[in-house]
Amino acid sequence: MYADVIVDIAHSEVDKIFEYSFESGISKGSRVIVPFGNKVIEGIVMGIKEKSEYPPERIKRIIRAIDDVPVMDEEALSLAEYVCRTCYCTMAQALRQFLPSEMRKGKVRAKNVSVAVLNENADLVELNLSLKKTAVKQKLCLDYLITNKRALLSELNKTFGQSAVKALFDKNAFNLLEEKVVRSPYKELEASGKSVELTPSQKKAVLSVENTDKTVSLIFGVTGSGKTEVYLKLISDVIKNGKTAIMLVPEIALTPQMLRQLRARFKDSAAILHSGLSAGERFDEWWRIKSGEAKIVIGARSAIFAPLSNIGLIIIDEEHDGSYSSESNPRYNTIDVAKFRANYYGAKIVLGSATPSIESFLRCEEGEYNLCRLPERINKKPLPEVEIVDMKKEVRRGNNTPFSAALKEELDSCLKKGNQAIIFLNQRGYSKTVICTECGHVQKCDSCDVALTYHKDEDALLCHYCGAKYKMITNCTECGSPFLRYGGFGTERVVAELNKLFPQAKILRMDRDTTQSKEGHFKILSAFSERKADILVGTQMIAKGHDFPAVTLVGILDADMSLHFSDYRSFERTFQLLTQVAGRSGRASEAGKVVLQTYDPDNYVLNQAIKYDYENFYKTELSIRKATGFPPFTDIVRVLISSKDEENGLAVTKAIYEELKIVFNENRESFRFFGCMKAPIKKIQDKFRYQVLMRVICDRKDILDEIFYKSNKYNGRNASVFLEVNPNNLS
DNA sequence: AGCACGCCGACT
DNA sequence: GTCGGCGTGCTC
Repeated sequence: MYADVIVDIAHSEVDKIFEYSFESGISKGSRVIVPFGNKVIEGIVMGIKEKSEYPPERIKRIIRAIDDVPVMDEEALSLAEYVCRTCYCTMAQALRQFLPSEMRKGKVRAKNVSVAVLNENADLVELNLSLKKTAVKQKLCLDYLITNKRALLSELNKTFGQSAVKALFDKNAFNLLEEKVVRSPYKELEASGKSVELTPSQKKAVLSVENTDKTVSLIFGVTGSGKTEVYLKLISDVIKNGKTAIMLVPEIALTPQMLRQLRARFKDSAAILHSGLSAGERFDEWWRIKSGEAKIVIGARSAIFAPLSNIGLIIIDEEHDGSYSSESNPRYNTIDVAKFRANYYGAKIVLGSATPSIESFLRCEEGEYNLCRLPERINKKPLPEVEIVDMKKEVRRGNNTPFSAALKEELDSCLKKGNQAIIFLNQRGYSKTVICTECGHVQKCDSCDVALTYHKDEDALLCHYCGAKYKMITNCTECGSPFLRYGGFGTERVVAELNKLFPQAKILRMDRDTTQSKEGHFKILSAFSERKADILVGTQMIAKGHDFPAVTLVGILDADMSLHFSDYRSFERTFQLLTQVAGRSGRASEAGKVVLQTYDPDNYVLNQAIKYDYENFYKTELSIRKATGFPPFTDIVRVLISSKDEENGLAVTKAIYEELKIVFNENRESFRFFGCMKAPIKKIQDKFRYQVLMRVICDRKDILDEIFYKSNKYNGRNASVFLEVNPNNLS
């Protein structure tokens, strides 16, 4: 028998089927160990056949199957093929999505523990009496076992000492058993969630989703309108019908609170899958899902590839969120993957958002998606009042802190009332840049064309692109001057400033740097919701979905930071972000307040965001997109070329440009833009970056395929070339 | 992606 | 004369 194998090497030159022979014990979808060149590597069996065309003397044998059962089912294999074809990545890259990364190298396994079980057949009384008086530890240990019947060997060793335990074992007092333990994440998380009666509009939404003949429903509901209750009801109905469900949230940090509610209703049927788990936990959860024990999966983006079968429902909460598009290969879009899976199993998809993506809302208008509205907040509280503060005036007044007078006042009264506040700023670190006041030189990364961020905690300059860490300087590296200035504020610096202003207040910071540890998100959020702090300062990650009843003030320090990115989606993102952050305030009894600081107070996006007027914003934005030829009316296609050698990169770029120009000339009517340039960040990790940028009207997959085919030929040793369609950012 | 094989510069 | 640079080809 022969097997078609994809080897686990993510490179386009080995991105093809390799044939191996085997006798038995291998099926389609199995993971296998195979000899490859002079190495031994892992692969996935894509198919089985009786005959091979390949010269028999060159065919090698599969060494062995890795698991007892095939890890990939029929659906997973075809989904991998779909991802590979639509994301222009290699098959190996597509296949990797389906297994926790720790499983690949074979490092994680099922965990066994030794359990000591009291030997009831032995004459224990006799044994007890036979023990010498001095054998105190043995006596204690035996007593313990007699009362408890069983215990973990490791625990016994710890409490009574290895030698005593060993002696008892030799006297046949207990037997040892190997038992599998399930490493369950968030064990200490208590299930909570009162079953509440759905409001009429929630009921209507549930019925609408269940009765529509459309695959995708969009639940458009303001923050605090009770989307979660709708999701839970939909999941429980699907489970009742013997099907399974996936529930996605945009942030790992949001998974525990969701898991808590799912456990309250579905106990161990709920599994969690995200990269924040330990290797063992991820392994065990994955197998719990694979084996059918867990029927509901909650997780961030990657959980869309959970090994469930018979899916009945896929929920994507905060569907507009950028985290649903993968930024590295394979650059898949979660909603597209969800559609594939839903299609395969005849499942329904539910998208939820207070600020739907322009594309999703357009699809509702066009009738492809079923639109359900949840028009009011569950507690009937009005959305918080927003005050726009002009920071230009503050600067003119000589205020060089990150807080306007208005925000300071609000913070003061908020704290005096014993309420909590959230300060939002999308910049981690202490200062965004370090600038020399003599020569104006900005410290840059050696390997990347970006400014370094100063991190005071580590007293180091960090590159946010390649992760390089440099010792903090005392003198300008250009002119030697000791007069350095911190440019811009990051979360660390904001915390420092707040400490000066409100020395009595307890402040928590939440950003990528403070959430590195295991369950780091969870710890900070729990501490804040248990009111162990008065102010929470954070980046993006505090904006999403958390419910803190005692928060009555939200400060947005730099509302326009995301506005001035040269990205067609920056307005959309700003609108979403502001609405989201503002939604954190005043969720319970007391009315909330939002202070929004900006250098551009008349900007229409900000002014629409503070009115929570999504639909007007949508109309304006859509007409701009249409007029200028941007998504969702076109696909932005970027061929990114990077090379260690500047000249070589440029030469490859030119060659690709010339070749694609032919495609452009033959299909001018389908192009809205065609150009070739240096990438906005000219160098990352010592690789020079160039791009050919295009906007092609939608539904011309044939053109995209041709672009990929023509440019991918140049992907080789001294230049890497890859294609992106509608990337999240164009740096 | 790795690794082996293969052709041109600075060393004992 | 060799040791070793990394440019190209191959992996069922």
